[in-house]
Amino acid sequence: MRVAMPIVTKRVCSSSEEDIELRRGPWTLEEDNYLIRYIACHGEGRWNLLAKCSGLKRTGKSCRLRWLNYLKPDVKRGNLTPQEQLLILELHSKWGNRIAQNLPGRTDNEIKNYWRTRVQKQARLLKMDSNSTRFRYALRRFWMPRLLREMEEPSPPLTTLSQNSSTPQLLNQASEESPPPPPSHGSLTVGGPVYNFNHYEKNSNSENCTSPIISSSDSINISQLPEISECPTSPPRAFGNTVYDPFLRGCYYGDISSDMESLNLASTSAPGGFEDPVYDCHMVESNWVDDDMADSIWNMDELWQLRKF
DNA sequence: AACAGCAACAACCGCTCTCAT
DNA sequence: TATGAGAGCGGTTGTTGCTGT
Repeated sequence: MRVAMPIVTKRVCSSSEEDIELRRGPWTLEEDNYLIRYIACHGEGRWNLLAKCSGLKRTGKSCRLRWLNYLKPDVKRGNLTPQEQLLILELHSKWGNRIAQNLPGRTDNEIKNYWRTRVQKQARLLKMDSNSTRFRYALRRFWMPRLLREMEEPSPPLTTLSQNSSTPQLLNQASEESPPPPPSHGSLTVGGPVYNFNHYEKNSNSENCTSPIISSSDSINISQLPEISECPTSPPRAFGNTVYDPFLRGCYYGDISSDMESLNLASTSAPGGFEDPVYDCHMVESNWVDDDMADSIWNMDELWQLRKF
């Protein structure tokens, strides 16, 4: 935690007609302890009342945020594990930042920051909209397999990724911090949701071909992720010795499929309107290699493979 | 060693929604 | 039904540490 003197910037007139100088900025250890003790005695909630009664010169809102995002006992500190990142990547498109409930110990604010600083950064580097099908395809094609590999092999550092990028550093740190149980042949459980990775491999040709589906129940099965029975344009690709996860290939077909179905007419006209991730790869090809892409999560091998589409 | 630029994250702000009165 | 307080969310800002020059 960063320690700094709080800045007093606001004076408000309370109902009791006395001016209260509100403290802003970073919380001090004393304030933290004070808030923790107060909540231990009186419980949380009624934040404005709490702020008033506790003697903390903070707004109720500030007290609430500090408690929920930092001080609450079950708040997990430290970097997000690969499992958590995987969950965020998968669930964010569906539920936005409100997926903290599926990541015990993680807060909405943390997820929001993660999404904005890491994921959206990658989207910018790829010149994609982070909500676009194209970017989701890229996530599934490259980022998620990496996370899956990390989950299976928690220790070895990723050479290409770990050089300059902050995100890969995070990934590696996360792996070291709390090695996850190996999910390679079983389910990954993070809180409520259960991710069944066996399903990816075994059922990659399932007939489930709709858009990404995450069950609204507590059990989330990745086998429900998009797949189609027919390949729209091309067979599964393998690059050199690299064969990508069937699960991701399934997702790839699903995305391509839905895109093709809805946008194949658009593909003949304005390039910018075409939602095909493959097309998008060409869109960014001009500065594909020599810009700061090399500093992103996508390593050069993967970029080259993507480029060959 | 000093500085600048950047990334990450904590915290704040404005707004909306919900619920009790 | 109207209203106000509480709660929560998305966007933004500020601070700090790291890295490159």
